[in-house]
Amino acid sequence: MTAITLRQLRYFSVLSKSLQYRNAARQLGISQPSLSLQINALEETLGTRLAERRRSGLILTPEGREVAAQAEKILQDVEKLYRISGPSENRLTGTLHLGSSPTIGPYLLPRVLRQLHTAYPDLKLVIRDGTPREMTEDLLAGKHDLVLTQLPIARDDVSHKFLFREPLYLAVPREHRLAGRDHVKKMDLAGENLISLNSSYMLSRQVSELCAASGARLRDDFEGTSLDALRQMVSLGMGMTLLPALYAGSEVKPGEGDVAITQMKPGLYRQAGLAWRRSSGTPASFLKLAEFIRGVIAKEFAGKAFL
Amino acid sequence: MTAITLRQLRYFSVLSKSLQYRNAARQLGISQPSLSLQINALEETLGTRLAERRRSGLILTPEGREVAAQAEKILQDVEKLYRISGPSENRLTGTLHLGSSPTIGPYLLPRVLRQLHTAYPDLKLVIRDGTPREMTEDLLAGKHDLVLTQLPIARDDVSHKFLFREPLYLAVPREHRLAGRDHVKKMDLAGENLISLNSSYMLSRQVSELCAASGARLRDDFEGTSLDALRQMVSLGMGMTLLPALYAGSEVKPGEGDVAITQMKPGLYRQAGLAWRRSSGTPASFLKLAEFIRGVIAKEFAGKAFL
DNA sequence: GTAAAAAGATTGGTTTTTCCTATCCAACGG
DNA sequence: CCGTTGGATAGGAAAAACCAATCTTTTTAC
Repeated sequence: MTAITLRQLRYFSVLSKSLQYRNAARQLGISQPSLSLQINALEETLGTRLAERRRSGLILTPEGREVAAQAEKILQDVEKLYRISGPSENRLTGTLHLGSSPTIGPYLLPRVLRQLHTAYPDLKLVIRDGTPREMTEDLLAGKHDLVLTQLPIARDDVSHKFLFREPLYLAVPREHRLAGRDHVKKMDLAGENLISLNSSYMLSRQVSELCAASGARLRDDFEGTSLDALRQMVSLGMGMTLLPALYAGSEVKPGEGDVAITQMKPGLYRQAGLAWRRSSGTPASFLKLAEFIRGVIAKEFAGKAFL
Repeated sequence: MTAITLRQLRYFSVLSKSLQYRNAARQLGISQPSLSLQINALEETLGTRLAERRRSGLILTPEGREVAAQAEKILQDVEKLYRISGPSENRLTGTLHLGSSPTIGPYLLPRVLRQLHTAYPDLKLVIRDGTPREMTEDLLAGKHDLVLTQLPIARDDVSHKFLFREPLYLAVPREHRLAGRDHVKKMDLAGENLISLNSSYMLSRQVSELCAASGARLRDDFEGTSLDALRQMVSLGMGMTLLPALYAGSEVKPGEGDVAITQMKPGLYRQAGLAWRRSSGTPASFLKLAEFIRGVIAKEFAGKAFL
């Protein structure tokens, strides 16, 4: 048994409106016999007569009416297929799966999403958190289309676009001797305790390096799993740590709470970017999204992050 | 530019689930190269890559995910096409356009429709009234699939199925000398006035014939356009007329109102049937519907109409 | 009533599409 | 480093779609 084809549905759709073979065939740019054969094949496949052939116009059978209606619906849905990728060069549409680092996403994405929704209502982002290590795996495995993560990325099967550079501030307990200082130099940290996230976060490596360079001690009896947990530990006097500017700006009020924020001199920074599989090419939509995020940062995080 | 085909969508649908060419090709019962070519053609047509080919499984692009979802929808809708005529030999489904005579339909169809809806919930009847003359035209023009009308039908391009035979009763003003009589013979009508519907109704011909046979006078200064109008005229004393049993049974209460109903002896009858274009064949659904109507009559109009 | 016109069905042969087998090439695993 | 795996490519055969020409029947015109 031969299957239905879209060609048959297209032909029958036109025929059901024109109600005349020759006319319909002309509209379709084919010969009348071709049309006849296709309609016959469709009837054969469905096992029903779709129209009564009469010299003066066709009459659709009840089944023919239903088939025509259903065919119409199908053809419209097929038309939508063409539009899925159609004007997407210029517009952001569809659904993107975005992996997000827990140290960046929660403090950046809320504002991005709000503006994104008004600017590109047809774009839907599915966001999933994960440690940077997991995220790279999941990106390569196809669970994400792109990930928002800290740079640099040391893999050659992943492409990326730089988004922003963000200062890292020193967070100390409020009653600590360094609290309230205008700025802190590395050597000021000699002998102090530093705590950090667990090692799958890049931030932890920067804390380690700071320890090595300054003579501070890295407490290995505790590793936070979130920036909030880290801040709590600092406030409890377990030690000091580095907190990203975006986080500090949104979660630590100057002069309030048990944690004081101080700039480092010279400054420490981290970089964030948008990354994707090299094998996915470099879809225009990815660059477009990156550009949009940079726009949001420029407007909403002026002074806290640098493009 | 080549068009999308259902074949391509079917293939891509399976591929998007299996995420492996060889596997998908085996499921589809085709060779792997055939699958490759069809998918390539689809990508070419849409102008987008739908999947990243990697040795370890495919990864759908965002567009690929959308196309897969839309294809799924389309394929399901196509499946419905097969079902339109599928089990319809056994079942009544879809939409039938039924033309109905104003002297039969309103008094028969309400009960038929109620039972029809419970017995065949998937059948929809679109009912349009019209004079018998119009109806035959509209039937042949394709505006109706079938018509409920009085028999006989004198056209060889129309087939029909007999439904029931229905007595015609004499309706006289209540104060008339014939009111209350057990039965009336033709000769009793000599010299009386008879009124009838306009001539496009078959009932009018039977009134004419009764006049000719009995010596009654046909008043040509009035022609009703509905049975209700006719009854009103009788009650106003304009004359007497013939009313079908189904109408009389539903609209004229014995002993009430200004009109009295009397049987004729020997009886007068009319026949009703379901008719359709000969060129539409004789769809099983038509006969099925006719049988169903006869069933309703047997149950609900016992004694008033005869099968 | 008859002839011309119109409209769908049929036929035969050509072009296009689809498919398969065989082969190739890159990535991965041991 | 070599064998295995999985998608891409090439060539030729089978199937499908198409058109021009023709046939048959209905409709229209005179």
